[in-house]
Amino acid sequence: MHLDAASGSAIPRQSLTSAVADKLRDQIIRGEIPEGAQLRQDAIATQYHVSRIPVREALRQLDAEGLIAIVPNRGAIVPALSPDDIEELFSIRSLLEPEVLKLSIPLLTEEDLSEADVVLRKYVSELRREDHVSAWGRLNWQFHSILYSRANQPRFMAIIRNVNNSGERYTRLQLYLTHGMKRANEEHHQILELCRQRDVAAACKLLRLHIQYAGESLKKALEQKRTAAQVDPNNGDHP
Amino acid sequence: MHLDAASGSAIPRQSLTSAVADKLRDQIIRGEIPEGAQLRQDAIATQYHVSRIPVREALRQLDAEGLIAIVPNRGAIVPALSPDDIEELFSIRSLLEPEVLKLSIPLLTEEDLSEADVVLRKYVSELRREDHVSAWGRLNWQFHSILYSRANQPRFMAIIRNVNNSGERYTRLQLYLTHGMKRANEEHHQILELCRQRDVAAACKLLRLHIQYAGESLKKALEQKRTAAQVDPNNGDHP
DNA sequence: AAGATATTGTCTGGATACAACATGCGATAT
DNA sequence: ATATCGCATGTTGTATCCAGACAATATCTT
Repeated sequence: MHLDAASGSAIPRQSLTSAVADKLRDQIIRGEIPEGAQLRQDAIATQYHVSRIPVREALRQLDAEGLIAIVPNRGAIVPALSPDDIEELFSIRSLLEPEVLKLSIPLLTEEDLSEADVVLRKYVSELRREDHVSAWGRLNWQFHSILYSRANQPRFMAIIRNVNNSGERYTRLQLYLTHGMKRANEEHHQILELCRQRDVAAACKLLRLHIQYAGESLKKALEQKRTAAQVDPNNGDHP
Repeated sequence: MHLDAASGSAIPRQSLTSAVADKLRDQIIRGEIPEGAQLRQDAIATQYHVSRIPVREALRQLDAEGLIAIVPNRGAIVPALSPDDIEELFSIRSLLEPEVLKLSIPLLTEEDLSEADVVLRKYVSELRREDHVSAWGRLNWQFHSILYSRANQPRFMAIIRNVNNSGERYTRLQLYLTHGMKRANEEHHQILELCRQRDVAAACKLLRLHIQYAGESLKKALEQKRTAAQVDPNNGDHP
């Protein structure tokens, strides 16, 4: 079929369940399936020309990954994340990712560093084009994951990947804060330079600040959007 | 509130998938389903008097939680964890749990603290009885989760719960091969006392050391057992 | 007319039967 | 002995059916 694997598509053909899960995950991350949308088993099944069983299994998997929420007898929805959720996700990232970077830096090769550099260049060129928001998110994850790749910590990486996925559909929102993106880009270059100098402590510290700043700016952007979207139908009482 | 409703049917309507997943998770954690065991859909289905559909969905969910591994076309198995896996799991715990404790301590009530104290007492009495190893694991998790309960960080807790689950079937090993349980118990009392004094920094620091020590001792115990098993392959893991 | 109560339609949850493969093992043949 | 073939077992996927849960609408009562 035309369902191909996202990463490392090797000879072992993956199950339909995994293929459907990958496709849905991708659509949710890109925002093609918007927040609050219901994921109807039958619609997805007919859309991908599979039966409902792989769809149901894929939904269970995405639920366990934290990407969607399954409400008993009412199906699966893409949950709207509160500013507190965003804060929590970035807080988790700021704890886990520097630890992995610490283990990875001493083992990074020159090829890894130049590969990360290439990603950063693409990053800059894509940043101008407004229709490539999802490409930006993908490149952002690529840059980070290259830096972590030598740590050889699969369980860390599985969690980090899931946490990144959960929030990534909001990077579209984050792009509106252009000054924030410029800062993020500068921080990326600085982090890469510190990795090149094998300055583990400084690189990890900057990475933590980088994640924390990104989380704060996204949280603020989300709060702005939410309050703006509410055209004050009721009392204007807020915490 | 802190107890998962696993006994009987406390919650009126739960999906069969969730029920099967809970039951299997429990059996894996307790070691009733041993490491390396294959989880056959048909056997599980007939055992619980359900069809294979909820079983398959439950297996997908447990796979996403990291508890089991699904090998394409060869079904699901309970993976054997390497000493490096153990190290990684406890490393993740030592990063996440102190952060949650930090947020929870200021909000802990006197009832929470006395509840944790009750758990510690049960803990001591169960420690003597060798047939209550799984009860020990359950009480250990109860103690920790009570201390974290006021942080109100659901995503942290979901990850922490999964990571704890993944390694918990080895606590049985830890009980037999190390004398660290006494130390763990003392550390628990000290942590609880520091929480009572609202000494956030000291409590979090001790918690981190507590987790790191538990991880190191378990890793060593596992390495001993593995090398012993190589010399004497027909030596099971029974007391 | 307003509120309470049926009715209906849609979707999820689950069961059953069946087809299609993949894998491992053992028997057979060279 | 080694290689290959064939079969049993188990997973993976499909098709079809039925039972509940909800939501929206329609109907009935007062």
